[in-house]
Amino acid sequence: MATATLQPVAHFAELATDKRAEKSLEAAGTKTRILDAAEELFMEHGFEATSLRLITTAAGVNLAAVNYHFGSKEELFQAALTRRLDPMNRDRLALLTAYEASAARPRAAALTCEKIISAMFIPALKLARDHEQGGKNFLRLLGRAYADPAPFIRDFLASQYAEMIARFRAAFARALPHLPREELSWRLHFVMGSLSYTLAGTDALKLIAQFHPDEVHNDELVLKRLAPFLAAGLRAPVSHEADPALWSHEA
Amino acid sequence: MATATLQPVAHFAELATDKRAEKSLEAAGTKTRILDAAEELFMEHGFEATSLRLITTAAGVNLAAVNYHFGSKEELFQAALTRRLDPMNRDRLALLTAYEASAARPRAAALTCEKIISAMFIPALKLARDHEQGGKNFLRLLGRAYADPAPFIRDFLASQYAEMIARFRAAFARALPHLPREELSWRLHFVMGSLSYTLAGTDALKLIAQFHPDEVHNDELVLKRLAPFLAAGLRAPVSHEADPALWSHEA
DNA sequence: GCTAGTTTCAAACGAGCGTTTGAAACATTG
DNA sequence: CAATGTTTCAAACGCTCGTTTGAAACTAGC
Repeated sequence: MATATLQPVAHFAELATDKRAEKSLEAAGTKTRILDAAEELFMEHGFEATSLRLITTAAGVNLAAVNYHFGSKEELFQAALTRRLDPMNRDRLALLTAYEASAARPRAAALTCEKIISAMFIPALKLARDHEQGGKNFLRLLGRAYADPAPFIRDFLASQYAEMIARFRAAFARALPHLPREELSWRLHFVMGSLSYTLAGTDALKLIAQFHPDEVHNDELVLKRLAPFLAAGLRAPVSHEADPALWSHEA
Repeated sequence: MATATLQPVAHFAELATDKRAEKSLEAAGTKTRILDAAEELFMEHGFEATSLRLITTAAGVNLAAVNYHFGSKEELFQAALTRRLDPMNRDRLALLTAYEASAARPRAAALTCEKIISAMFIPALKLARDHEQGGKNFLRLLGRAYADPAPFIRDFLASQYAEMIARFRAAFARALPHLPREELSWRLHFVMGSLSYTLAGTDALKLIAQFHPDEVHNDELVLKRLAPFLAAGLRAPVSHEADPALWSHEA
């Protein structure tokens, strides 16, 4: 009862903020500071292990500000994801559309796997570079969210990604016409696995440090190696029958 | 102070259990019931979101039993992982050794990537089949643990996997003699990514249900598709220079 | 300068957490 | 059967969590 009566206050406040936009810079400042801190801390500790007190302290705002501006911890998490995910996926679709348009020209070559993969990765790369301090944090947050079992996270990501995945699946299907749709579904799944694990992993940073200790942040290096790996996997011949060597328990 | 004085009690109890082994079946029953419940619930909700009260209730034991038998929640988590991880990695190493021995015979062919991959996957498959109700739960738990940021989980996994990874890296290096070590490190990383994501993913189950709604549990199907995908990626040619198509922002 | 709306703040709420305690129940051994 | 060691149990501990509250501090418009 008390829960229902107070919720509209925050909602009303958000609408007003949207309307006057630039006027309430103080509020936007608070909201942004919360989002920045949340992005960083969620990335570092995960959703469950990150408390609102940790976030608000890091952001230098009052504890109640989260519930006032976002409604709940879950909504804050979704807001932190949406803020960067929305533009990134829009960029991905736009880039794919541009590639497809130029592949459709009279004597142009068909779209390759590498090109499609690059349409997925370049916007992610751009994101990592644009917000110099927050971009890479977000990629790690996103990669972690992919593996999170919480239903509200899975549902949120599924809805955010539905359109993008469908478009890219169709593009891959055109680039790999001989590949059965079922096989393509599986391989897209493996691609997303390698991608999300690489983005989320602490291990990726260790690998970079091992071979390039001087360059601290080099996402291009990662993706330049990931893209050929994935493209080769996508183009692998389909095995129509079980490989006996794979299932025999003796050498 | 009070913390230090009481800890030895549980440790002593565990030593006694190890000594008399089969005699204290009641204790083993409690311990096993806790591990079974923990495995299932950790898998479903993750480490942070799973409370000891949830676990002990599901196991039908007293709340204090966890701290008595395992010492802490963290140690329970590690015990749940070790129980299945230890034998699985031992099997992996044994299988690889067997493969290498038969590849070393006078006129035998060298070890292929698929063969090495199969040495990693067959033990995982065997585990999923052996404990019919708990095996697949464990694979999902393991896949999730891979992506968990908690330091005690990462450190634990790193130590558990160190030997296995080193042996398999060496095997892959022999199978791919032209591949630079740095490139191999990256590709092994991608392989572990696809693997762990596939094992952990709820999406994998959805994919299976989509095309094979009648076969509820079919891990062979997953691995039969994953192995060729990964082998092809591992054998992909190395790009010694940046692919311009990948980094130009225009089509 | 008063009023109405918006945002911040310190403080508290109730609930759930991991862990500890000391006694009761059980088992084993001399 | 008494003694000893092991395991269970109900209850509580101290703490942190997400959320709520009501008043104070702002920021307009009249």
